[in-house]
Amino acid sequence: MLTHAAEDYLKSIYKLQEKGGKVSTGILAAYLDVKPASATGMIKKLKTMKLVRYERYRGVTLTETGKAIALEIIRHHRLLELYLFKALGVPWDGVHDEAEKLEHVISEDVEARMDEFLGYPTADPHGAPIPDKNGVVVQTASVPMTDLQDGQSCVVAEVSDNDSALLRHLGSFNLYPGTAFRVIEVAPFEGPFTIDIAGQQVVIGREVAKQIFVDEVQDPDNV
Amino acid sequence: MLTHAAEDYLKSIYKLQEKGGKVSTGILAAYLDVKPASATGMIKKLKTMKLVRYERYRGVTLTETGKAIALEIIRHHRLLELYLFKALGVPWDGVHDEAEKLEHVISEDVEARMDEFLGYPTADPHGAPIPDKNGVVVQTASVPMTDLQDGQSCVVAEVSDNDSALLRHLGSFNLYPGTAFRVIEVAPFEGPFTIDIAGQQVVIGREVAKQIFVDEVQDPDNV
DNA sequence: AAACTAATTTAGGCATACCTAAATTATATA
DNA sequence: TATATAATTTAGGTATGCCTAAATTAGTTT
Repeated sequence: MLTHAAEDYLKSIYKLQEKGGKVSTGILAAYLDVKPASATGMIKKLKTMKLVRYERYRGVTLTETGKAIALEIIRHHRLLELYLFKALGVPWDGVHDEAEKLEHVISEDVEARMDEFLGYPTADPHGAPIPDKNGVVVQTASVPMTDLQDGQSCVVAEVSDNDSALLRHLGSFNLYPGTAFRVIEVAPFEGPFTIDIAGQQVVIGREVAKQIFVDEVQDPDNV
Repeated sequence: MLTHAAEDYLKSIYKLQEKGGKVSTGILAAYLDVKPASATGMIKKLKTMKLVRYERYRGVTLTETGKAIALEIIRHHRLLELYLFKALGVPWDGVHDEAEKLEHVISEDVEARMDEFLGYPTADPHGAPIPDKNGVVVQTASVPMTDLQDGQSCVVAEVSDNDSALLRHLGSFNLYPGTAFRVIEVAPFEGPFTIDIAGQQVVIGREVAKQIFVDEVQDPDNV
C-alpha cells in the first residue's frame, strides 16, 4: 500500500497534468505546499514504483498505473464530499478539508455503500466529475465565466473547491452547480460582472469569476 | 495535535486501566502489537506531554488530561461504528476495523452530525457505552455469560468488538445486544452452554461465552 | 543472601517525509 | 558566446515511530 503522502503527490500530478502536460518539480511543490527539494525526493520514489515517468530537470508525468491510483483517490475524495454534503449536511465550504483527510483511509466497501446511497452520482457538490469504479471520467465542456459577454445566459457547471471563503461567498449568491444566470453587463478594463440570478442583481468580481465554469451558454437572440 | 500512534496508546492505556489499575509496559505493548521497547519510548513521550503518570519499571496511568483525550477517541470510535452500521449498513463484524482508521481523522463537526443523525445514542453495535461530549461514560453492571447457571434468563449487554470471526459467529445465532435468551444447561467440566434463543436451541462454546456479557439476569423461580 | 528468571529499559538502526543550504543544470539576456 | 538568473537537485539534518540486541532492574527461589 502507498503512504498518504505518495497518494497526495499522485493526485496533485494528475490535476496539474490535466491543464498542461508535463508537471515541473516547482509547480508540484508549490501546489502541495512543500519545498521543491521534498518534491524531488518523492518523485524519485514514485519513479522506482513505476507510478511516474521522470527525467531530471524535465518534469514528471503519470504512468497508466499511477493515473489509475490518482483517479481512485480523486473518486474517494469527490464521493466523500458529496456524501458529507447530502447525508450529513456538512456545508459545501467544509466538505473539501474533511474529505482530504478521509480519502486516504476509507475502504472500498464503505465507498461502494456511499455510492449506492447517493444513487451513483457523477459530480461532487462543486460540480467536479466523479470518476467511476474503473477510473472513467466524464468531463463536461465547460467554459470560464470570464469568457462570457453581455446578455449571455448559462448554468453554473463547476467552481473551485479548495477555497473555503470563496465557496461561502458564492453560496451567499446561490451560485451552486446547476444554477442558471444571465450576464447583464461586463464592466470594461477587466472589471466585474453584473449578473441576474433568479431575478436578483448581483456583482461578481473578476478574480471570483475566474473560479467559476459554466455550461449551456446561449446568446440573447437565441432565446 | 497528537499523532495517531499517541492517540492509540492513550486509548489502549485507558482500556487496560479499566480492568486492573496500573498498566505494565509489557501488557500495553502486547495489546498494541508492538515490542516493549517501542512502548517505553512512547510512554516517555506521553509523560513529557503530561498525559500519563509513569515511573520506570512501575507501569503507567493516565492523567486527567490523558483520560479526557482517550475518552474522546473512544467516543469517535464507537459513534463511527454505530454510524457505519446504521447509516451505511456495514456488517457489525466490519465496523471495528473501519472505525479504527476513521477515528483519528474525523472532525468534531462531522461527529456531532452523526451523533444527531443517530439520536444521541449511548451504545455502539457491540453494546459498548459511547462516552458523551464531556467524556462521561454510563457503564451498565453487566456480568460475564460464564457466571450464568442452568435456567437463568438474561439479555445480551455487550460483546467483544475486535474479533471479526467471533462477531460473525454470534451474528449467526442472533446474539446481538438486546437479544434475550435462557440458559437450558451448562455442561460440567468447563464445558459449553446450551441456550434457548427465540425458541431455537443453540450451543455456545466456553471461549465464546467469555466474550459475552449479559444484563437483567433472572432466576427461573422469579418468572 | 546469592543466583536465576522475567520484565523493562537503553542503545543503536531503519524508513518516511519533511526541512535548509549549497551545488548544479537549464534557460534567457546581453 | 559568455554571463546572469531561475529552476532543480544533492547533501545533510530533524522528528516520528517502529525494530533488534544488549544491559539493567525487579522479583522469586533456594
